[in-house]
Amino acid sequence: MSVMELKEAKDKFIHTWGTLATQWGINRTMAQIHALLLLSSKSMNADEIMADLQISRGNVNMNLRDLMDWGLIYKQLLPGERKEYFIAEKDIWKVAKQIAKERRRREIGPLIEAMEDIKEGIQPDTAEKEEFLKIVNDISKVSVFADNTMTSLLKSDENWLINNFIKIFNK
Amino acid sequence: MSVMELKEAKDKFIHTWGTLATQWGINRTMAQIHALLLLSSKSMNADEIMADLQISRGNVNMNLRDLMDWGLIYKQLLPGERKEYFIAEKDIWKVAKQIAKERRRREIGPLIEAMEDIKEGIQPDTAEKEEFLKIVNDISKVSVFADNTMTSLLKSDENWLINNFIKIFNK
DNA sequence: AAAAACTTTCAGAATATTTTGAAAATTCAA
DNA sequence: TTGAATTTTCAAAATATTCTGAAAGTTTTT
Repeated sequence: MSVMELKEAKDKFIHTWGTLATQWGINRTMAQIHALLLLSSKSMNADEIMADLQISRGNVNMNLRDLMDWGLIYKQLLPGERKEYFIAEKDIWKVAKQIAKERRRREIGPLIEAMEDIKEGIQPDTAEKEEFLKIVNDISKVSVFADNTMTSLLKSDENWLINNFIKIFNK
Repeated sequence: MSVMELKEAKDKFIHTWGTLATQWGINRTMAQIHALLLLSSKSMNADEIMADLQISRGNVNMNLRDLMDWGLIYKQLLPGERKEYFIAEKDIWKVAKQIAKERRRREIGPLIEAMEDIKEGIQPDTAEKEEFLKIVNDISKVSVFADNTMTSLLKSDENWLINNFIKIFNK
């Protein structure tokens, strides 16, 4: 029953990963494909993923492309094979960095732009306008700060936070 | 046309806030109510919010409760008034901290729990199982690290990162 | 150049989430 | 108490998102 036990655990992992992902704005199937590839020592092609997760070809194709956009999986061309194979980044620290990087780009970037856009053309010539501009400016500042913090956390492995992490991670 | 200009900018702010929020897992109406209250110097009651955003009573009620759960707005009981009034936290730094705190709780917590749960009862007695456990353990470690990092960032205003931020924010 | 192998697209179907609004529950004043 | 004012709930409707699968597009082999 040992093999079955592992299979069950893997299924549970894939299912859980899919469920959790929806909590943080990623769709279930994309997360499940990611989980499947994370657990697979070999790279897989679209047909294998379709069969494994019981989902359509279109769905697999679209989510594989999204996962590549996120930088979480790579395309692998096997010699003598026409089909495209996919393999997940297995270094979890790289995976986490990549997710953080993408979320920064997708969540913080647009916020900064939007605030700049809203400020445009408004003069602080009344108390009401001044109050409004204060809020917009404060949001700008917090966003830029969050963006910079993320960037510096991600950029340098010399950073004390990262070092602190590596200590924990390697033990 | 100065008053109109401000009204337009506020509407744009509310609309934009709502659109961006959906990108990061918060529903549009909740974000719009939050934006409306952020921009309002007075506290507002459910009827006023309904009229302003043209949404139903049930929707307003549900999202006000969610916003209170997130710690982004407060209930205010005005003397001589039966209706409940709501006011948003205006200190954007506190708002950002609160959002980060909630997201940590909602996104990282369940991940840590899930990984612990999956590990349960699996012995590393084959290479395959060992491989599987390595991934699960690595995700655990990254999650715990992210959780701790967030916590320490949020907990102490003595933290260098926060100080660094305050310098930027106050200038 | 044709055909086979494979990938991508996209309109409609299925599913999931959000919203409505009226009924039920609660609170408060008289 | 009673009943008017207000808030909460929740089933059904509206809306938004995701998924399917067949058709169109692309690449490679023969």
